[in-house]
Amino acid sequence: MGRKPDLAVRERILQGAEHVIHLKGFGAASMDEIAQACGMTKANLFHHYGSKAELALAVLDVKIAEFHSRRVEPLCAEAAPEQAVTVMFEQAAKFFGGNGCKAGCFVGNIALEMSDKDEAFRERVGRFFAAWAAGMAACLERAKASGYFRPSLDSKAAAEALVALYEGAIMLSKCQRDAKIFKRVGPVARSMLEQHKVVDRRNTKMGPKTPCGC
Amino acid sequence: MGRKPDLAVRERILQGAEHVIHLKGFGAASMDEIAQACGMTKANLFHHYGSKAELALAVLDVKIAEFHSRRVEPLCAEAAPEQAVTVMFEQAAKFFGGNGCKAGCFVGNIALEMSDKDEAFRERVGRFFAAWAAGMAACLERAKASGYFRPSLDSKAAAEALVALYEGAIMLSKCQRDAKIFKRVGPVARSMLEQHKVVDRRNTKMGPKTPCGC
DNA sequence: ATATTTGCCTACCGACCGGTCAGTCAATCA
DNA sequence: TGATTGACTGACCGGTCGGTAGGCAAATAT
Repeated sequence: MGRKPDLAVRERILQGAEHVIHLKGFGAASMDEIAQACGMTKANLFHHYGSKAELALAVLDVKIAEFHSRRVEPLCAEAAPEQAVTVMFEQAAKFFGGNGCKAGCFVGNIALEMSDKDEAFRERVGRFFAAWAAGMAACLERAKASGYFRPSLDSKAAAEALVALYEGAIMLSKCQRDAKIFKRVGPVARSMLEQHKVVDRRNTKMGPKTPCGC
Repeated sequence: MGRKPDLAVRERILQGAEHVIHLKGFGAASMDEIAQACGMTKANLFHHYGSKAELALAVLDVKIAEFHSRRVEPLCAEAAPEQAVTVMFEQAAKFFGGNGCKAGCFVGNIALEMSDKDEAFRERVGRFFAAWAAGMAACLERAKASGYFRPSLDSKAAAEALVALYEGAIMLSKCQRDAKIFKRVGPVARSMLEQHKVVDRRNTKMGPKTPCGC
């Protein structure tokens, strides 16, 4: 008995909310505006999500999952990390150049805005960054174990630095309206790894491209 | 004739506003709350500053000037840039460790929050980051010219990367509540410069410690 | 057919926001 | 002394905010 829940509507809400919150931030995005972007009324938003924060957290979860599968998981199969880093910054240059360096990183924006106001936001974002850095570190560590990098490379520190460099570069590009920053910073990130690369490749054996636990 | 303007009051307002806006962000900080922090009424705030944005811009100018004299200008007299970078991250570790990694960087926070909403904020923050990177680049370039670094060092790109790395590290430390990030990322930043250091120092002559135009 | 459950709506609420305004008070001049 | 000025205030405004109440329509079960 009763009407079936329509799952597609929640999808539409998440997309509309993501769009508005990404452009204006959590605080400045009103539920009325989100409702308009979703093509429905505000009351219906509250019918599907209990509060504004609950909706934003649902959006955040989606964005984190997207980012995870696009940026973190591919690292598991990467045998040449410095190449992955180069691609990462080149993609950023293309993406942010295409939208005029507006909005920036959804996760990073909401991280700075909400971390001190709502522990639920901070906890999710914090765990995400930790997972991203851990995935990158595992990738570096694997390359190190296979003889691709020298032991001088501190995998964990380098991975954290790459994440910080990436988010910081987004911030600079956003408030300087200059996507070419990625073109300049990318090679710096690359050389940061390459300085630890083993020059004599005769004795190195590449590790298997098996998925790691990241 | 008439009463003299009291400059000390504007100072008090700037301090109170800085405190509240830093903790809560521009949007979430209400003028009532700022007035309470300043020990005066909201109406008096509007007597001294025409609008909330005008007040926040005045605060931003103060913070940028502070940051400039504490972080940018000292670079002009620095002959060992990688040492300055180490100090920079160590100071950050101490500072953010002392306050529980709360609030973060005032300039960076307001940059992400306001860049897309008000061009006046974006323009100021963008110019500041550009000046910071330029000061750092000039420092590196001077060291390069004196034979301290090899020509392989791209001063501008490295300087931009250092700024991005610093701001990104603040973001990570904030939403992971972990100030030790600076201890791990700092050495990475240092080695990023040291890989270009000239090993044979017999032919290098240090440049003069004269102020540059940054 | 009827009961029930869900989707979605209009209308509305109290709280709070940035900002205004009329007016008081004290300092500084002629 | 008296006029002028800036510092400062309490009361208030229109508007917007997140969130709620209640009702109608559609879809499903019995």
